[in-house]
Amino acid sequence: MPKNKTHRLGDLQLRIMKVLWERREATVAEVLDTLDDTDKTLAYTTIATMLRKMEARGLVSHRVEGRSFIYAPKIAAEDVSRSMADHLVDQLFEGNLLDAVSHLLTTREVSKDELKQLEKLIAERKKKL
Amino acid sequence: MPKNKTHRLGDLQLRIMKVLWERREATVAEVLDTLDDTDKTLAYTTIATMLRKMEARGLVSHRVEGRSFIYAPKIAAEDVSRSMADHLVDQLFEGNLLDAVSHLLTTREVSKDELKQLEKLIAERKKKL
DNA sequence: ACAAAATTACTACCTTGGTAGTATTACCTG
DNA sequence: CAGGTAATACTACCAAGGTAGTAATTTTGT
Repeated sequence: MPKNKTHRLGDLQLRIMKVLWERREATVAEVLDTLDDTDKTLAYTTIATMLRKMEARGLVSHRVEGRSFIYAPKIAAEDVSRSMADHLVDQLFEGNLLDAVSHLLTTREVSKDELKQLEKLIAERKKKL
Repeated sequence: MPKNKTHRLGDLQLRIMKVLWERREATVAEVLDTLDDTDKTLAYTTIATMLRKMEARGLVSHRVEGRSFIYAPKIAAEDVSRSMADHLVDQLFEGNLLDAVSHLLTTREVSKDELKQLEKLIAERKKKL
């Protein structure tokens, strides 16, 4: 049974997932610590509630250790990235990859070095056809 | 006063905006017709309500003609695309354009012809530096 | 002239994401 | 053992997106 669900996460949910993907698993306190490092302070219970909601959604699972829940991701970072990126490309550019990349290239700052790397990327991709 | 608001539209909102961008302006009925062409049927009042909400948010404006409201976009397609694409790249790839494009290239089907066009795109971009 | 169609206004509801307070419980520390 | 601390559970709210019904009004077709 392949789970081809399309994953659409909110901002906070994604930030939490990133912590879990990076650490492979984490308690509420650990997630909170990691997020507070980079962002404005959230309440402990905010993370706890969010994680519970996410578990109900099937995004994460938990095991119990002592009195603590240790959460782990149930979906792969790749799947989420693909879902979300695909959705955006479909939405904004009718699924046209060229349009999407072109848009990124023209609206964002791109260094000469980045362009070079892009060329390399494309060359490699070409070989694999 | 440049309004640098970040635009994050829902799916339906974006579909409505696309109609308005294309036709430059439209009535509720026209939007509904256009959407029903491609998608599952929505109620007339759904579009009307959505447009009213969108006007409250400053996404569209309307003028009155006879008994009808004629809606027009108040924000440019470009601005919305940029906002949403930027947000996704920032969210998913920490703002790294290369990662984003790389991801698109590896997770999606890309034809040889598309790759060729991409190369052209990059070459042009290079010239402009 | 009168019924049918169209149009906006208002209201309502559901879902999801986000945020957090309060309650309860369990645990540790002096 | 008492009191603070940490953890989860429960509850509550708010906002936004989405969906649509009903009411009031106007227009129009026959």
